[in-house]
Amino acid sequence: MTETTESRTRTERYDPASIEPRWQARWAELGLYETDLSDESRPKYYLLTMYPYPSGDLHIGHWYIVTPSDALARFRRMHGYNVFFPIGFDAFGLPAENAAIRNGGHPFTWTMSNIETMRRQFRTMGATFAWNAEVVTADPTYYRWNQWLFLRFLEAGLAYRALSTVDWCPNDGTLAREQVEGADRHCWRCGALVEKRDLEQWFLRTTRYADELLDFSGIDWPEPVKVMQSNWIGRSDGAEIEFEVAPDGHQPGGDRLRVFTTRPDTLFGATFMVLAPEHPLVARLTHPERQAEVEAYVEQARRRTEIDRLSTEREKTGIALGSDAINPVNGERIPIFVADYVLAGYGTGAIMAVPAHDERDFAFARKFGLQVRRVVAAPGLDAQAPLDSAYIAHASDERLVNSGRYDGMPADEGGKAMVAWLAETGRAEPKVTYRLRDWLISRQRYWGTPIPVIYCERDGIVPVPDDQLPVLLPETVDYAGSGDNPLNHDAAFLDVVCPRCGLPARRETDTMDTFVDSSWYWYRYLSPHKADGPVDRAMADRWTPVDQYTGGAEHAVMHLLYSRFFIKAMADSGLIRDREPFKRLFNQGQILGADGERMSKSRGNVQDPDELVRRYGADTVRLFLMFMGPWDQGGPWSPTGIGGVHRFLNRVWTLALDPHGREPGDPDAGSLPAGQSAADARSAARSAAHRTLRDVSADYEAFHFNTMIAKLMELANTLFRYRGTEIAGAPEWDEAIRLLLLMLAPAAPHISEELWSRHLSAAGEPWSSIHTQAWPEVDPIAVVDATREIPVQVNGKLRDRVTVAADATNAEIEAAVLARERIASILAGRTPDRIVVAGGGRLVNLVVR
RNA sequence: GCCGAGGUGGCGGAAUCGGUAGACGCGCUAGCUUCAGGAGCUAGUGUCCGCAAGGGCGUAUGGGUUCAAAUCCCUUCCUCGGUACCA
Repeated sequence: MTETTESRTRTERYDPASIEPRWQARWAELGLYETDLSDESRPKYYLLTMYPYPSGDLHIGHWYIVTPSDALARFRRMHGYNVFFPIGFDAFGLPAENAAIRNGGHPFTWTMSNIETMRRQFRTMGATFAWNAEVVTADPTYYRWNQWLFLRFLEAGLAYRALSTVDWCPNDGTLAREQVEGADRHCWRCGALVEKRDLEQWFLRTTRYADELLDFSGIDWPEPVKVMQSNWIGRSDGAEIEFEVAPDGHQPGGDRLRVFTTRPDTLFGATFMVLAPEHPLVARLTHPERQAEVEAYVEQARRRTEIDRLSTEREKTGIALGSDAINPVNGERIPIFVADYVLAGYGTGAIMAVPAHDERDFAFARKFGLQVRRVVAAPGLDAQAPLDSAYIAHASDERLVNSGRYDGMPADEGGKAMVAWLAETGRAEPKVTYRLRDWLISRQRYWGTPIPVIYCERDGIVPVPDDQLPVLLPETVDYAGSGDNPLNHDAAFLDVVCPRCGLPARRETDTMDTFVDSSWYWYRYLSPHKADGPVDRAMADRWTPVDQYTGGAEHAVMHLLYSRFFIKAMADSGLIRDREPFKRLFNQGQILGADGERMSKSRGNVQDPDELVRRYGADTVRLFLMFMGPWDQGGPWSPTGIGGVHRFLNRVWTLALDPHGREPGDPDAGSLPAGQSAADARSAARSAAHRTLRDVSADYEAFHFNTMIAKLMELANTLFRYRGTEIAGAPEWDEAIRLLLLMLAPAAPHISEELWSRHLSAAGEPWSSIHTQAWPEVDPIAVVDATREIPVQVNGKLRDRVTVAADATNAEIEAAVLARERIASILAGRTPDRIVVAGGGRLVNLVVR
């Protein structure tokens, strides 16, 4: 027997290159992963991974995203679920267009060739995607339904047109943020300085759902994402208050300035006002001698980014307009400023400034020497004492001071009273505002879904009738070396007749934000070829919401919030049942280049997975990506250590195929550990396997793939020590090997399938794929310990360990500890002041003086 | 700036209902073995003192709570993601 196994090891090395393609072909042949969506005999499990953008930078990051998801799909199948694990491609977007502008060619060609490469890579990694459900968003059979949904939203009053500012290059038109470069903000392509321009654009009314979007009940999402979305929506409860402009020598006064404040209680402390540079009354309230200065300031502010403007670190800037307003509660004249730290898009675009109680207002008042008046103070505080910083704290026992007849009132109550009083004369009202803005979906670009609208001189905005959808992108596109939207120059696309009156009209040339595509794509997976509607309602009702969604944390606010909005809007249009898209969410980390930057061709830090697969095989690469760290962490790419994972698979190979072999080099090879009987060894092997099964099952459930693999390695190491001994090949050994293969199957599907099939044939059993086996059950008897070892501390420092019966009581543990010689010598005659037996006997701490 | 996450050996990381810090792997050191390969096996490996037994120190920083802190609280520093036209 020894001879035959030795000759087998000689000829049979673990050769992934011969195993992997064979099994991939076999699985495809068996249709193992083409989900039968109508099968109701098993519980459904919709596992969704964020569909990739087919960038030109195909790299190991795509494997990192997909590998654990695929393992999870396989794991769930082994638990008896009918798993639907589809894939598609987010095929519209800027990079394809940038490539076309730079290098010529068509964005379609570029995108489709990238998709081809990605399909091939996903196949070589053994990913079990339901390819028959694939969706490519740039295909008219998909984007047609974007257009159709847009029209439904238009009917529902959820889509509207309004002015919005874009970054504008005189040569290349609208620029994305990433196309604006440098501190001087110049165009990526031509270098011209970027301007702001206001354009009529399309919005979706996300704010209609602001409150519902704040409600996360019924979905199991990571806390940080919920917090980020809540902050992004930014609900503020406060009041809108009207200030009147005071008359002076240059204007008659009487204009009304509305401000929003969350702190109406501080009204008496409002010692100046600030308007956003874009505020419509700025020009009118500016005194003639200040006009030039103010205009220059407004122009300069418009060039700044919002991030820059909101920085509390940057020194405050601003200019007094020369006009005053009247504080409605005390009749004081207060100066009006324009400053860029006030944004036109939030609240009313104007604020009452209360420097005593707002950090930004305080900084501004400091710089411009404005009055700071404290109006809220804790009892007993000197209300007149000067402040050296804004006083923000808002404790419940604070009282109003310097606030006329409201003095002494609790701050909250006083604020409400002031609003109620002003409301009597229509000068205030309670108000809720949100930081969330409506979703600007217009893009002045070619490579996206055309917005299905026609402009007619007579009929105005006319929706394209449903039966004329899709509005197709023209097949030929001429960028003419410019970044400007080529649709603007395409007469065949532009010139249409009005569907209402038949007169010549012009087609909308804006296309949709690609986040529209990604806001409902998983519904389309359920019926990708359906020709008479976007969603198969019966399928959707059966399969949604998605049970588990996985994707990068960089999508925490935008994609994941837009999707929630979209599904609510679709539900309200009667198209679907659910109001939430994803029941559970997991955010995986991102693989960066070795330099710690995002992987991209231009940075030259892209790791090609093909090269690693050629060298080690797909299973090793899959395992390594799962092993390198927690999945939610990501981090810089380094192949250091991939050899260790490969070695592990080699050991599994050897264990399964050559249990009786002995390694030269080990002095103890072939003999059981000292003092261990064969019976002990058999039960130790079995116990190790079942403990591993218990822990590995929990790790899969918790997405702890790195520790899951570490535990499989430990089990393999344990079994390896028994290789060549008398227990190798015993029933317990065989059971352990089978468990090891089953546990490994979701993560390393090819090698486990290969070894499984050999194990079955060696045992004379008929073949059936390891991936259709049931996940094994832990034998509770096998994992029980007779004794346990307890660490003993003296004054918190580890000094000894004591072994007690597994069911020892605290008193028995104490007695065992005090009986230890080592402990006695450390105590040196002292009696412990206290003996802590912690955590149900997990640890003992003796406290001495 | 703001919102969110994170910082542990030479390296990736493990341990977070407060209870043995460093599992597993890489690298390194020594030995063995050999089908001499980009092999395999065994043992050791946080750091300092020590022949050893053993002890001191140690989880970005400084403080606090506790019998006990990588874990909880406060301070500071650094890194990453998002910041509404990258996806």
